[in-house]
Amino acid sequence: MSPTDATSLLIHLSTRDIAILESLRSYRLLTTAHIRRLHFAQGHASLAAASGAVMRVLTRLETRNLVARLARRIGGVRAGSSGVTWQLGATGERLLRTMHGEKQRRRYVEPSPAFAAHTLAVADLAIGLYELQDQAVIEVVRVDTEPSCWQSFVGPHGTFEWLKPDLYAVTASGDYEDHWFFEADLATEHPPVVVRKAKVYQRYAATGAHQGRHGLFPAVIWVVPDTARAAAIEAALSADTAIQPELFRVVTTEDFRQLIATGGGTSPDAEPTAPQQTTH
DNA sequence: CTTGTTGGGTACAAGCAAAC
DNA sequence: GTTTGCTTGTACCCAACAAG
Repeated sequence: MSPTDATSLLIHLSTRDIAILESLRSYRLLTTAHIRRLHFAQGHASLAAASGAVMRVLTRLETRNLVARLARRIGGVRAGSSGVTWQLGATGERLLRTMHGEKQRRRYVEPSPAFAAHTLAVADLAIGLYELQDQAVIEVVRVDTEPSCWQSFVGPHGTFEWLKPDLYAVTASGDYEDHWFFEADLATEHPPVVVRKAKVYQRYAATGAHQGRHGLFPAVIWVVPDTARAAAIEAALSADTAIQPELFRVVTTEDFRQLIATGGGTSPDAEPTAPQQTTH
């Protein structure tokens, strides 16, 4: 895409259009509902009105090849007609690449259902954070998606390693900042794989690199679909004597918001007070 | 003024799942 | 198996706005 193409395109795009494209760049895949929650949450008379608006905008962007819908429906999570999953279209990818001054083309091919489901689960966590911010429960200081949240480090035996969290976030409530690594678990991985990943977190924590930069090590949160899966992961972690249990927390998607709201992402020694009982 | 584009609101159909 | 409830997507209406 030449710069003139990009600018002629930009004239026809609102700041909200650009914001939608940027979201798709960050999260790779988003459902229509995700985009509504992110960009059509305010200023609409009803949920139905917002839903209509977001579909109109997305279909308009689709005709310009800025966004594209996945052929495969990712369903089963909610009742209702199966939703559309969106990703950047070829033109949208070129436009954002030009805007960000990048040379490397990112390919947006049809992902596998398993990859798509996981990607959407990660996006759901991040959007949940922003919604808590809208409700004035917390303040979102920072959200890093893949691959910018990846951390390289040198392990105990001099080996070069990558820590690849699904999401890194810093939130604030009151005077306290909470730092988080999130793993969106869909109960597709065997517990030993989870334990192995937990040990990567431990090796990264042992380098002290993150603590040196931020003064604390983030809480590592596995967000799982149900209590049975939570029990399975907790059992696998506690069964391994090499695991430091204080680094890790396992919550269901249902309890995710409560955990974020009450905090706990601070390192253990920075935890200011005992959790307070709050009623709603 | 006419026309086309964009986006908001509402009604309704389609589709799924839990409840009956 | 049927009903009920919920959610999503589409069709149609309207208003605001810009370009010609």
